[in-house]
Amino acid sequence: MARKQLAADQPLRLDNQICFAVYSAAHAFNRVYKPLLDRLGLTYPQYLVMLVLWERDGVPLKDIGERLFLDSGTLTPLLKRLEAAQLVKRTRSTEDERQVLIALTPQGQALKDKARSVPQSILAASDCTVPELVAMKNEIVALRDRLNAVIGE
Amino acid sequence: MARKQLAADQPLRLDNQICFAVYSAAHAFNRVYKPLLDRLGLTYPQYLVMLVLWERDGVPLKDIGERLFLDSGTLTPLLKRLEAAQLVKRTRSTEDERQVLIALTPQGQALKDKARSVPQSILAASDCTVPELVAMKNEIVALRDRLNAVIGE
DNA sequence: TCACATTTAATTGTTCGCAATTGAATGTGC
DNA sequence: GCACATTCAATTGCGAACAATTAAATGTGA
Repeated sequence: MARKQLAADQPLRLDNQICFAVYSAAHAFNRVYKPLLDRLGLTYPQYLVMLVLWERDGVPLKDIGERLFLDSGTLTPLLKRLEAAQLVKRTRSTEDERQVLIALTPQGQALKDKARSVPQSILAASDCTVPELVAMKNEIVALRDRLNAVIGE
Repeated sequence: MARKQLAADQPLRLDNQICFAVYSAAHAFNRVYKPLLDRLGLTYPQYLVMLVLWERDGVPLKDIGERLFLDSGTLTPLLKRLEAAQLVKRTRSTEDERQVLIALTPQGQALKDKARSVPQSILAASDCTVPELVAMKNEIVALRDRLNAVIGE
């Protein structure tokens, strides 16, 4: 009886939840990044936006949102803070006045050099080999994409 | 030259970041949980607290924080909202007046039954076998624990 | 052309998440 | 027993994250 009760509870045990593993790992990453990003004057979500812009500059807010799975409610104030920090410039597109184009300032471009040491520090903190991390990353991305597919239906 | 530049940029590419995989997977989980937890009147972090309490009742706030890696700045207002929703009761410990003990109300206990269908729905959404999920969960937890170990040093 | 739908950002309000500080209770070393 | 440090929760302030709404620009069909 007691065993049956326990068995029935297994799916509700915290330690059995992959979602909590992911949730708590995300927070752990955030805490490791914090001191590294403090030196760049960035928060972690701001760092993600800068990664997108360092790959391609002058993109619409919407494209950044699709890349990072974030909406304008999150990005508009975040980008205003990056603009206040002189890292980006926000301008309305002339072809389509609905779009806001995000461009790096020279300071925003220059920050990329200071950011190059960050991934190495994270790799060291993870205490993993690169192939291990790549394999894990691919599994997690595949899971994320399956979850996102369910949401869209 | 161009190839060398590209190679140097690889560590900064968004799609190569395991942290972004974890970050975006956590948000994807949150979005899948949202409609399920709405029916229980819980947010995802509140659901995590309830999972802890359904395992063991009457625990100090601090213990919940250690379990979930959250501090009083997050938990105090969250628990006040759960108390306002009549799911928990907060009482100062008589042995140690610094501690606040969190106990389930009858409604809080009863909610466990309504929550039993949640893990099944998540499993379906993840479109994975249980052994696959368990393996992934263990890898992610191991990574999280290594990251947390670095923070504590 | 004109009514209507769609797209895009911005805004508002609520809830996390955390750093930093405060204040009360408890533990300690002399 | 008393000064001192430690522990614990609460508070404040800021930056996400997202739902819901608004408003402006653009696209579409009759």
